[in-house]
Amino acid sequence: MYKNLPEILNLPELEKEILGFWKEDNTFEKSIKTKSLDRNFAFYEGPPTANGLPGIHHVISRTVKDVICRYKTMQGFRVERVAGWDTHGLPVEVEVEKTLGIKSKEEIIQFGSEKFNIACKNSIFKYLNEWELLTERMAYWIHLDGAYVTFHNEYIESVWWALKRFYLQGMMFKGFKIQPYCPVCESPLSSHEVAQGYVDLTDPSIYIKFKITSGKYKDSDFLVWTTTPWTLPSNVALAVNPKSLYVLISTESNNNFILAKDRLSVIKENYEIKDEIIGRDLENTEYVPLFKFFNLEKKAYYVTVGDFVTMEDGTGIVHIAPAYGEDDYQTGLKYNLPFLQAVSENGNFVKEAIPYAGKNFKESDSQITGDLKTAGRLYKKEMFNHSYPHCWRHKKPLMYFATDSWFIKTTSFKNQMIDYNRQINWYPPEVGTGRFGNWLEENKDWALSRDRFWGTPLPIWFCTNEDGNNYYEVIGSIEELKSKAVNFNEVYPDPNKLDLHKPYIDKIILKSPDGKEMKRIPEVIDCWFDSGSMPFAQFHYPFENKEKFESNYPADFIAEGLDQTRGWFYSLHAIGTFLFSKPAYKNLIVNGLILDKNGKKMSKSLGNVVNPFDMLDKFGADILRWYLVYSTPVWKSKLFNENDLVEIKNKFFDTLINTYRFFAIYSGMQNFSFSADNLVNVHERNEIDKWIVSKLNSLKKNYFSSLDNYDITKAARELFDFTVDELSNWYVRRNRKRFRSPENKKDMLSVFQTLYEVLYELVKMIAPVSPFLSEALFLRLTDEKISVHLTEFEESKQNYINLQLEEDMELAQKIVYVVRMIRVKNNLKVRQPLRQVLIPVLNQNQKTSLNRVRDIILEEINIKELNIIEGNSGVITKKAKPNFKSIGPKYGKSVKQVQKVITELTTDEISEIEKTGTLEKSGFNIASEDFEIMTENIEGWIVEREGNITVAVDTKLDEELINEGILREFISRVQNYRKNQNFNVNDRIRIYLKTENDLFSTLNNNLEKIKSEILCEEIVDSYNGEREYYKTDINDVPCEFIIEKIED
RNA sequence: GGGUCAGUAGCUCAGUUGGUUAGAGCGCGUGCCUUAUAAGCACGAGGUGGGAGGUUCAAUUCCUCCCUGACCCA
Repeated sequence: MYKNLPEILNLPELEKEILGFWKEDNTFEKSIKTKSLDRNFAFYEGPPTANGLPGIHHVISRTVKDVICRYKTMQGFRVERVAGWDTHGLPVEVEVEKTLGIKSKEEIIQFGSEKFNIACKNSIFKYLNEWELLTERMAYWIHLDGAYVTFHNEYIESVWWALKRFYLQGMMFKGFKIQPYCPVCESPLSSHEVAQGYVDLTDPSIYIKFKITSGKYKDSDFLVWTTTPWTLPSNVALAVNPKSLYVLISTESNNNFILAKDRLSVIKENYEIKDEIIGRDLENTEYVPLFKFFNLEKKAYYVTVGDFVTMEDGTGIVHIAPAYGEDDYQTGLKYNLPFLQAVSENGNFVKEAIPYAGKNFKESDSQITGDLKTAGRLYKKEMFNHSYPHCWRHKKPLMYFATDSWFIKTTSFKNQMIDYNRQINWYPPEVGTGRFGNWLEENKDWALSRDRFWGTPLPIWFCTNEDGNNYYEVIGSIEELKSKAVNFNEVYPDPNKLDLHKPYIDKIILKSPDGKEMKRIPEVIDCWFDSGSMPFAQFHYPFENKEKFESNYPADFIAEGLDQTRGWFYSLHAIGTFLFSKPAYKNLIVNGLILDKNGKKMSKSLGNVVNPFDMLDKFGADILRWYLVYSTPVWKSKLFNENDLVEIKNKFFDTLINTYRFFAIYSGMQNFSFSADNLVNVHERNEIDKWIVSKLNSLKKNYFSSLDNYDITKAARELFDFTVDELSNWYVRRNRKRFRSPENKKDMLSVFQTLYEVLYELVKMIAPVSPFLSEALFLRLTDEKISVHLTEFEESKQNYINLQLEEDMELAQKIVYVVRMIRVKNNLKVRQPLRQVLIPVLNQNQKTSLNRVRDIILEEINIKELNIIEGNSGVITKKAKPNFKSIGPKYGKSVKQVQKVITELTTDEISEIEKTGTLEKSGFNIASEDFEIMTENIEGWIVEREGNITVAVDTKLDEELINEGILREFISRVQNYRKNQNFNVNDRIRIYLKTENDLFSTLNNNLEKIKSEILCEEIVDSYNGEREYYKTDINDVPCEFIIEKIED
C-alpha cells in the first residue's frame, strides 16, 4: 500500500511537515557525514550582512547554491556548507547612525567611538531571526551554527596574517592620491565600492570666461568648460594640450574667445577666426581668478600644458583644481601650484569661501553658476545627464578628493589574476571574459584603508624618525602583538575579554628597534577584504585547521548575484591569487537581477518589492524555487511575475501530484507493491513500457549533463516536459485501463512496475530543485523513512535507451495529431468509431515502426483498422522535396533550377530514382539523397499531411459504427454524471432510462457491454421515486436518466 | 564615450556545424477528450525574426553599421 497524499493538499503545510521530519531525522547532517572525506566538494558561502532584511534576490542565489550542493551530494560528494556573516564596515555603521540619529563623523567622535562600536556590535544580528527563518523555510541547507563571523578575534587574526603577507612582500603602500571619497563617510572608497553605486544625475555643464591679463591676447577670454562648478573656487590654473591648435575668435555677441579649433562646434553663434595658436605657446599666460577666497603663497592663475587635455568634449581648455582630480593633482606637482581646498572632507565649503561656507559641494553648483553669471563670467549653461558615482550606502554623490591612504598593489600581480581567471568556469562565460576580464585588465591598486570606526583595524604601527620619515611595523597575529606591545596587559587586563577593535587596539603601544614609542595608524580596512578572506579566515587558518583549509581550497563552486562581480568575486580572486597562487574558485554561477514584472528595479519607494516570506506562505518553497530557476535562465535578469508561479503549480506540481495519486489509488485497489522479487524484465514488457523507460533514461542522461554543466534551467525544463508531456499525458493516460485489468496479471504488473520505477527515478531527479515534494513522494514510495536526499543517483542505463522506439512513438503521436485534424475538419467526434485509416509508407523501416505502434494509434484515435500502403502500390502520388543540404553545395548558383526540376518530378520518375539511384533530367543528374519523398495524394481519399507524414481516413459510417458511437456516447454521459455526483469509482449502480425507442433498443442490444463499463447492474425504464431525470441527448436524440447507487 | 548581454506572437521564453512552412506556454475565440489531473488535444486569430547593409545558391543563425533596453565602467 502506498499512502496517498492528503485529500486537500496545501503545499506550504506539507513543507512544514517535511521540515519537522528533517529536523528529527537529522537529514542534513547525515547527508554530509555519510559521505567519504576523499570526495570533497568545496563550497563557499558568500556572507550576507544580517542587519538588513533578506529579500527575494537572496532567495534566487541561495536556490542556485542549494540546488548544486544537493545535486553534488546525491552524486556522492561530501559537501560541507558553512554559513558566514559579514559584520564589519559601512553597512553596519550606517544602520547604527540612523538609529542613533547621528549624521556625521564628527558626531560619532562626540558620541564616543567606544560606545559607537558597541552599538555596531549589538546591531549586527538585528535581523538574524529573519535570516534563520528564511534559510530554514526555503530549505537552504547550510550550517548556521558554525557560521564564520568577520568580527570575531580569530577571524580578524587570520585577516591580519594575510595583511602582513602582503606587507612583507612589498604589496602594501601608503599613497597620497585623488580618490573617490564619500563626504558622509568621510572616507575614500575602493574602486569596487565605487562600482556599486552609479546613479544617473542631471548636472550642469557650463562654459566660463577667464579674462587674460598677459601676453599677446590680453583682454580676450579663455573659454573653459566644466561639469563641476563647485571646484571653481579651488581653481589655481588652466590647462591646454600643447600639441593642439587653438584659435582666437570674435563672436556676434562681442566676445573674444580662445578655445581649441577642434571644439568650435560648441559656439552656436556666428564668429570670425582672428588668429591660430599652438597650445604650447599659451603656456604661462595669466588670467584673472574667478574667486579670491585664499591668500596664496605660491604663484597661480596661469596656463599650464598637459597631454591629458583632450579634444573629445568641452572647449579644449580645462580648469585645474589640484585637490579634486588626478590630472589636476599631477599638474599641481609639476608646476608647483598652490593646493586650495574650498571644500573640506565633509563635503561642505570651508569658512573662507564666504558665500558658500558650510554648504554642500554638489548643492552649491547652481549658486556658483548664478554668481558667475552675475559677474559676467558665464558664457552659457547647459544641463546634461550622465551616471555619476555615489556612495553605495549613503546614496550621496562622491567627490574626487585628495587623501592619503593605504593601498594593496594589485596592479603588480594583475597578469597573474588575468591568467588565473582563464582557469575559472564562469556560468555564463561572458561575464568572466567580458565584465570581470575587462575589470582585471583595467585593474587599479586596491585602496584598503577607511577612516572609520567599525572594522578590522589595520594592524600597522608607526613612529617618526629623526629624518622625518615614518617607520612602520605590521602585526600578523595576536601572539606577535602580545610579544611586541609594551602595554598589552594594561589595555587587555582580562585575557578573556580580548577585543581587537577600536578604540582599545589604538591604545596598544609598540617599541621600535631604536626604542621609540609606536602608535597604531587610526584606519580600519575595507570590509570587502574581510569577506574575500573567508576561504582561510573561516577556519582561523593558518593558526588552526591547516588540513581543513587545504582540502577546501580552492572552492569547487560558488554562486552569487551579478552585483558581486566586482565585489566578492573580485576580492576572493585578488586575495587568493596573491596568497595562494591559485584561483579561489573553479566554477561559479552568476545569477541575474530580479526586477518587477514590468522590468523595473524593485525599490521600497516604488512599492514593488516582493517579500519572499509572502511567496513562501502562498506557494511554498518548492514552487518558488522551481520558478526562479525554471522560467528564465538563471543568469539573465528575471521579471518577477506571480502568475508564472500559479502556472508552474497548475501544470507541473499538480500533474506530478496527480500522477502519484493515480498510482497510489490504483496500487491500493489492485494490491500492488513494488518488489525486486517479481520484477517483469523490461524487455518482456509492453512496447509503451519500454518506451517510457527509454525516455526516462534519456532524460537522466540529459539531466546529468545539464547539471554537470551547471545549467539548472535546462535541467528543470527537461524534468518539467518529461513529467507533463511524456509521463502524465501520454504514458499514464494511454495506459489507464491496464491499471485495472487484473485478468492480465503479468501485463498489469508490468505497468505498475514501470510507473513505480519512473516515479522513483523522477522524484530523485527533482529533489535538488524541489526538495520538499520530492521528499514527501519518496517517503511514500519507499516506506523506508529514508530521505530522498540521502540517496545517490545511479547512472542512466544505456541498454534501456532505444532511440528507434522513441522515434516510433513520435511517429505515432504525429499520426494521432493528423487524424485529430481530419476529425475536426470533418466534424467527426473522437467518440464516433471509424472504419479505417490508411498510411502510405516509403520504406520497410517505416512499415516496421508503424506496426510496432499500431495499437496505440488505433486506440487513441478510435479507428478500427490501420492499413499500410506500400509506396510502389500505384495508388499514391509521390512528390519530391528538395534537400538543400545536398543540392546546395553540389549545384551552387543553379540550385534554384534544380529545385524546380525536383519539385516537378513525377511519381514514376521518383520511383525510377529509388530503383536506380539517379536520373538525368533537364541536364541535371538527380540523386536519391537530393530530395525527400512525400506522398502528395492517395487516389480516392481525403488526406492530410504534416511534414512527411500523410494520413487518409475513411470517413464513411455504417450502422455498426453508428451504433457503437451511440454506445460510447451513452457510457460517457453516465461516467460524467457519476464523476460530477462524486460517485466512488467502485460504486455499482442502477439506471432508470427514458428515451426514444430506437435509441433504447440500440442500447439494449449491447446491454452487457454497457453494464461492465459503467459498473451498472441493471437498466430499467420505470422509475417510481421522486427524483428528477437528468436530461441530456445522444447524437441529438433526447435522453433522460436517473442513477441510483446500489448499496451492499 | 567604452564593455557585456539582450531585442523572435499582446506577455514569458525555445530554436546552431546557415537549408527554404520560425515553435511552445500564458492570454483570447471555437470545438474535442477524460471517472488521475486546476491538466490535455485540435482548430482559429496573433510574426516585415529591432532596423539597414554585406557575405552566400541560401541568413533568425555569420559580418558591419545603426536603433532600443538592462547592467557595468569612464
